[in-house]
Amino acid sequence: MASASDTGSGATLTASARAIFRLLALQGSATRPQLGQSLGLSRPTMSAAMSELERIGYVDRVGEVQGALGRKAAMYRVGTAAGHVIAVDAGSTHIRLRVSTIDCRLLHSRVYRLPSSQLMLGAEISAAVADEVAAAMAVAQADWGPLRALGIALPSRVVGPGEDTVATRQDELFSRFAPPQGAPLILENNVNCAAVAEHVYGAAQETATFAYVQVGLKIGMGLMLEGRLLRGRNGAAGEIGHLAFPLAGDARPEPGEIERYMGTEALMRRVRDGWPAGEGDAPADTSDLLARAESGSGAAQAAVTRHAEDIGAIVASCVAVVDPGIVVLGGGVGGHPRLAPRVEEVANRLSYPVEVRTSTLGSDATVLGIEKLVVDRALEGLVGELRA
Amino acid sequence: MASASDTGSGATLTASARAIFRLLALQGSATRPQLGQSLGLSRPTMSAAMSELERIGYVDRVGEVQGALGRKAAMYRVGTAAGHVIAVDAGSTHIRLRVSTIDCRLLHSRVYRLPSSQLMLGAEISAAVADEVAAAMAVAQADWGPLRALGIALPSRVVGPGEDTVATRQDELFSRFAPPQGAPLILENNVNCAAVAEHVYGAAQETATFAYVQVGLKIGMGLMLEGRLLRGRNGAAGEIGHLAFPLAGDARPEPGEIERYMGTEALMRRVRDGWPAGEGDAPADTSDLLARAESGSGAAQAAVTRHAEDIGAIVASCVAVVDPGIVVLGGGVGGHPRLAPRVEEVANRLSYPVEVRTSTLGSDATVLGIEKLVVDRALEGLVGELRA
DNA sequence: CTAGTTTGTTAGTTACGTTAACAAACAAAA
DNA sequence: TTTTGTTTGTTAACGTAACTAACAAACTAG
Repeated sequence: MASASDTGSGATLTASARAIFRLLALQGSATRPQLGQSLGLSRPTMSAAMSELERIGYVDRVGEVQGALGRKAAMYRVGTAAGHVIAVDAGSTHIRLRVSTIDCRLLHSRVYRLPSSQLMLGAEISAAVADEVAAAMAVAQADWGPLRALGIALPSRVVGPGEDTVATRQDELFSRFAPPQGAPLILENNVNCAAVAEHVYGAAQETATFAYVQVGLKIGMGLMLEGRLLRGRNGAAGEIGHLAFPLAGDARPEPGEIERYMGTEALMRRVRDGWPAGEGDAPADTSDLLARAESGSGAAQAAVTRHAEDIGAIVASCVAVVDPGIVVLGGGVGGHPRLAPRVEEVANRLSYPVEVRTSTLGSDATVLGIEKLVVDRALEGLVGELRA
Repeated sequence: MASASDTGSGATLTASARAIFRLLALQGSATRPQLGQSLGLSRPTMSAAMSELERIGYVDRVGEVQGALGRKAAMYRVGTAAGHVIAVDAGSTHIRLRVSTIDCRLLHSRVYRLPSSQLMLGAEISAAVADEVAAAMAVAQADWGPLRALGIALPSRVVGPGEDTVATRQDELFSRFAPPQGAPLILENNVNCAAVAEHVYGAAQETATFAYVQVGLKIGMGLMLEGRLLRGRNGAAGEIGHLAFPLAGDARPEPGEIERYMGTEALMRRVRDGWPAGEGDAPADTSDLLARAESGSGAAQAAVTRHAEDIGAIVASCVAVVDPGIVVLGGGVGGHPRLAPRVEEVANRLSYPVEVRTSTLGSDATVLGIEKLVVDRALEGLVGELRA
């Protein structure tokens, strides 16, 4: 056989054992016949592979299942030696942390509210991440096994180590925080993470290709194309705050103008400026605006509809570029179910068929997304996958 | 070993033989030691695999190469039994056809000028394609081997068989043309094909991710992301003629308005309308405009620069969505080298770092691209690749 | 208690690689 | 011209990881 060229972490396993372990980690738990049938492996092969995996502690036998007839089938799940991962959402108001096994069983979780809202990644967030990660590693139990990977979702562009990390400000994370040695560190943009979560747990479970558009304080997009996250050459894929705007025969576009125009601040300014005298005080913030639209205020409804049309135009541009077929709307403003229909209408009028859905996940979306990414990475390390 | 589950066409070959054949098809020709070293296979394995491939005619020994020292090495290339493919560019003014081996050796080629320029895919083009393909199949030589695949580049969106082929008008191709039985048929958008050609032979050879933007009569884009062409849910990825436009706080966008605004017709109308009295007659067409800009006309230069700025804004929007890092400019207008610098300047000012290059390929780009795609497909059929 | 079913193990086989050893074909040095 | 060392290709023996066949174990249903 061709030399297996182990990548350090994973012990020497046969290809079938690796496939079994990977499937088990993705499925959570399964019986031996189930695994064998899914992978098309014979019972002798299963026998050898499972005893090997069990011997090194990568899988545990956790019970038996009785079918309609015949002997009981052994039930397995991922074992202690497979270890655990840490996923952190380093948000602007909260740090969310999850410690999980490779098969996404939650071992520990924590939410820490930052003393003050941070507009940009900086020392404040860095220090909080350092504290939370240290605390999580301190409470680690023996049966968590080794730490296999650490992932952090950041509210900034993220590029690989060889690239221009100064422009992205991602290095600010390390001003107070030193990542633990021995486990790979994964950084990912928080909107991308939320897109992953929508794919795994949320509104886009069945489709390998879709776009997640977040509209709130700022605007951003995560692109899942054929099951893979698109990051781009500068980690800027989905940075739709930089779409050319204004774009017209006479106007000259300005950089980042869309972000300012679509953000909550400018939105509320437009709402206040156009608020009719007869409808009382203008709404105080976006949730007030949305609530008043819900409860029947004509002016609020008009403002929300107008914002939906603006979002629709932006979505149309995204559709014209990548044609995702499905767009999931999220974020403080975009996640409101009132918006989706009008966004869909406008986007379809302007470009190509898209289904616009509203996000089904709450504020945990980003941690769940980075958790999934870090688990995937840990799994790749364990089974030593050398992809093409 | 796991059952190989042959996909009909490819005979039963070992994995190593398949890998050797694939490498040889991609490289064109190579010596046995070269192939063995590239794939990390031992000499006995090479011996067995090559004799097997030679026996079924998939490879031919075409000579020997003497190294600095030692025995001569045998030189191989793809054999007759591997067959050939037909690639057709069904353009609006010309039908271009190439018959090639799996390793892209040209066997036959032809260019047919349509009696009248066709704005849309229709019976005229369909009939011409039927004629040209029939003629090519009639002159087939015995040593071309079997036809493995047929590919046609179309000036329309293309979607898979299960999708809405009415909206794309792609079925117009079959109004007068019946594809030959027994070989898979591949349809692809012509701009996507040109992008593939830029990747394989042109200005984007070293990068797996880039965008090809074609500006001429119309405007379109082909996206190569991590080595794969992005088609989108409706075959509309890259249809940037449908970017939202005009896009501004007060304006309401109209569908397809960018296509009209950026197309040569509207461009020349703007040039004529703004042409200063002192500079003589306004340019007759875009090549006249570009020539006059080259030869120093201030008004022509201003018009070209203005157009480059418009293209730059559109490129900026594309960069904000997919961040390709490199954009290749092509097409009747976009392919002029005078445009790229200003496009790059504007795009970089508005969004994220992009390098803008000018296409290096001529009018053969589209055929060469579809040839590459059809050869790849044929190869997959032969080696029976079941990708994940 | 027996018959039929499902699970898991043992034994033997097959496919496809490997290394080791050798023969053939060549350039350069003696 | 012969010798020496190098590279190529083949043959023989071997190893790994899958497979099938056969059997033992554990269970339900009649």
